Amino acid sequence: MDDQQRLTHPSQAQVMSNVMPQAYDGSYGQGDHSDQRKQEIGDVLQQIMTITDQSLDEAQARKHTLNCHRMKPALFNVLCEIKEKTVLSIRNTQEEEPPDPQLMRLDNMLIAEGVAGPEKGGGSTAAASATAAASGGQPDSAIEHSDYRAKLAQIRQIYHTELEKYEQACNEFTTHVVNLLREQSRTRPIQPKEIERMVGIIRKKFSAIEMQLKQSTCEAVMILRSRFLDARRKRRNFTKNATEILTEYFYSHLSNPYPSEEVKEELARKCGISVSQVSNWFGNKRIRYKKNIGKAQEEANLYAAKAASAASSQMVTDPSSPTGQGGMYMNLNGGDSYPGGENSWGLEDSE
DNA sequence: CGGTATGATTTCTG
DNA sequence: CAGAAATCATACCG
Repeated sequence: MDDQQRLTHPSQAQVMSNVMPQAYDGSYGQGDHSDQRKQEIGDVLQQIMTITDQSLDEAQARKHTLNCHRMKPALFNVLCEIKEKTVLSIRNTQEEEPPDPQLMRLDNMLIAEGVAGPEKGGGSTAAASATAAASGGQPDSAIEHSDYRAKLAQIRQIYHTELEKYEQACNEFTTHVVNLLREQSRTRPIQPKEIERMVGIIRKKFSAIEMQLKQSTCEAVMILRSRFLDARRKRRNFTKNATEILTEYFYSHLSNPYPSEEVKEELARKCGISVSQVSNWFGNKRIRYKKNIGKAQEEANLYAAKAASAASSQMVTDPSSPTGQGGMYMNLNGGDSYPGGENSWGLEDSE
């Protein structure tokens, strides 16, 4: 790809000298006049070669003179002719190579992670977590979510800034080269198609940078993600109050400790944990209660007493009682019973 | 530090 | 897919 090399270093002198092969002398000169022609061409070349040594104004003037030179059209035609002969091989290099699969993979991932693509979910955390719960995606731990999302937004912003910079640079450079080629097309034969091809080549070169940007963005997201997952795996005990609420519900619905979705949501909200955490908790609680009912009996009795006192104090309307929030669920999920009557939760809900 | 409690995950089942 | 059961991994506490 000699052509490409020339174009990426578009010094006019170089360009011209490369376009004028040695084969000139002889082949194109018309017999007797060949020596004279050679001389003139040599002069022209000499002028071209020294063009970079001159000041800009001077160069412009020279260029103008050159363009107006009486030999210019002839020279141009010759160049065209040569080009016609040599360029044939380039003709059908139009192969439409498919988009890079690697790049596509990166793109897909960035979109999936919400870094690229449309701005996702407006600020409403409630709505977001609600959708997450509804769509049943990964277990949502809403508390850590905000941190994660903030970091993701940061990455997103950096990514977009860089992408913009990249695009700008690419466009600038492309425009520059195109202008240069247009300019040069007055002195050497350049077809629009070739300019197009050049633009394609530049784009391809630049896309390597783009790829790198996307790659590192992906890496950053992955690191963030793994850290987030690690953090998620790190267990934090629920607050005393949350455990209290859950346990209280569990023992006051011992005959059927399977809270409905609504109740789970309610409990989750009250305890400041997610719905899936509530589900986990009840899953764990049921299995561990069943494992040794004997031991759990104490706890059960404790909570039975508590429930009783709560109920009685509710009669006297004492809202300051910390466990005075039991009644709310009764409407949603009836069938509460007393811990004394252990049953196998298997089939019947003793009503 | 070791043992237990406990939240999360995995595997299995109906 | 919800729940049971087993298991993992960490927090917590004496």
